[in-house]
Amino acid sequence: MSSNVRVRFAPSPTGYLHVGGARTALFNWLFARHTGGTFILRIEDTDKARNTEAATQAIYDGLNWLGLDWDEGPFKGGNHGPYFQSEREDIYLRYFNKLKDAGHLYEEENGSWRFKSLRKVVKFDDLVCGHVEFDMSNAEIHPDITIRRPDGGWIFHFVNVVDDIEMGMTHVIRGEDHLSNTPKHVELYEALGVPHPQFAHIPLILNRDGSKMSKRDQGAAVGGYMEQGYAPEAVVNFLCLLGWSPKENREIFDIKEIIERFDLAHINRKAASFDLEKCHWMNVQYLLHMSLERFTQLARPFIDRAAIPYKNDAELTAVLAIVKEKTKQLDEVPDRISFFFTEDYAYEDEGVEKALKVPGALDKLTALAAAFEASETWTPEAIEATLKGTAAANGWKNKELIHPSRIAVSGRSVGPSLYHMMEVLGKDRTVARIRKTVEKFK
RNA sequence: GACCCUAUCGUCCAGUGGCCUAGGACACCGCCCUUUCACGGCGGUGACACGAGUUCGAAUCUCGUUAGGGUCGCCA
Repeated sequence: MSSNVRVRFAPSPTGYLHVGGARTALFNWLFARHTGGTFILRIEDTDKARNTEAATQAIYDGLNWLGLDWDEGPFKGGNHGPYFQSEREDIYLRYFNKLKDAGHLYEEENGSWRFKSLRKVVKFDDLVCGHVEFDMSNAEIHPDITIRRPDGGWIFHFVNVVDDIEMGMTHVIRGEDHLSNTPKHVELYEALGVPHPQFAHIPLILNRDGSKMSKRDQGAAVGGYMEQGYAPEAVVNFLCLLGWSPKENREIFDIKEIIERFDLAHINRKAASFDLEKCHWMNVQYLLHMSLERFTQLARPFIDRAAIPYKNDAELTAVLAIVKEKTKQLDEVPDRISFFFTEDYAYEDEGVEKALKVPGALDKLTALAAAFEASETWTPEAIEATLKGTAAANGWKNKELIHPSRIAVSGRSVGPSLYHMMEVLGKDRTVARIRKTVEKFK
C-alpha cells in the first residue's frame, strides 16, 4: 500500500531526545506506515549557537533504537534534500525574496526582518483539536513575527514553513505547544500562495503530578530507557497508548497491530501524565513473553559491558533461559547471572545467617551433596526427587535443604528456580559448591 | 495578564443521549499458587471538577465558573 502522505519529524538538536519528541516521531511514523506514506527526518539546526553533534547523534540513536526508520533524511537521502536546515540557505533566500518582493516583509533598525501579519481571522481544522480560530487583527496580542536574525540566521517559523512546502508535507503532526504558532504559519502559507498542510496537534506529556515534563525529569530522556535496559518494543507500545487508544480493553499490542489500527482521529485531546510504573510493568511483560533469542540479543550488550566471562553462546543461553522470567530490566542481567560464571561468588550476609548458621544446616548440606553425587540422572525433576527424598529419609522438611542449598550454590537467597539452576550448573559443580560452602562456614 | 487547548478512579485508557448501580490496565490492599524472588489467579478500595440549562432521559449536547496545560523570543 502506498499513498501520497508525507509527514516528518523535525527535531532541533539541542539536547537529548525527549519522550515527548519520541512520541511525536512515533505518531508521525505510525501515520506514514498506516497510510503507506513517507516518513521524513529533517534536522532543524538553524540555531548555530545551540546545536551540537552529540544531540544530533542522540536523535539518530533514539529513533533507531525505537525502530522508527525514516524514508528520507540523513543517511537516506531523498529527492527533497538537503535534510539539514543549515544546508538549505539558497532555498530560504529564494522564499525570503519572494515575500519581500510581495511586500510582506520589513526590516527592523537592527537589521532583523519581520513578517507583516495579514491581520485577519485565521481559521483551520485541526485533525485532533477540531476547528480552531485565532483573531489576528490585534497587533498587540499577536505581534509580527521575526523570520530572520540581524546576522542573517533564519527563525523557526519561516524555515519550518518553507521546508514543509518544499518537502511536500501533506500533514503536520506535532506537539500541542505549536498550536498557538499555527495561525502565524497559516499566514505565511497564504502570503506564499500555497495551501497549508493538514495539522494535527497532539497533546503534551506531563509528569505524574501534572507539571510539564522537562529534560531533567525521571523518564524524560529516551537514552535512559536504552541504558536501563528497557525493551524498545515495550517503550514503543507504552508510548503509543499515551494519548491514543485502539479502543480495546487490552494493553499489549505488537507494532504490526498498532500500525493497522492507528489513526489521528482517535488521538486524545487531553495532555497525558507519564506513568513510569506502568511503562515498567509493560517492559516486564515484554521481557517475560519475548523469545529467548530476542532476550539474548537485548541482554548481550549489558553482559559484554560487564565482562561476564562466559565460554560460549550455548552456556550463556542456558543461563539466560532461567533468569529471563525474573528479569525486569536488562541492566539487571549481569548481576543475576554473575555467579554462574565464577566459583568465587560472594555470599549474601542475611541469607547466610538464616540458612547456614542454623544448627544442623551444614550436616544436612553434606548429606545432600552425597545424595547428589550418587544420583544417576541430572534433570530438574531428578534433582528435585533426590532433594526431597533426602529430606524425607532423614525426617527433614524440604525447605531445610532448599534454602541452604540455594545459598550454597549461588551465594544468594533469591534467584532462579533452584532445580533448574542446579541443572545448568551441572552435577559436579553443584556438589563441589555445596561442599566448598560447608567447609567455608564450618 | 491576553489568546488557545483541555477536564471520567492517584495514573493511562474505554464510554460519543438510554446497554453505566461507569468498564479495562498500572499502582495500592487482601487471599490463593509457590523452594526463594517473580509470574499467574481471585477479590477489594477508588472517578464522571462545579453550577445552570436542553431533553422523557446526560459522563455523553449548550453556556458559565473553576482548575490544569500551552503560546505570547532574534528557541524549536
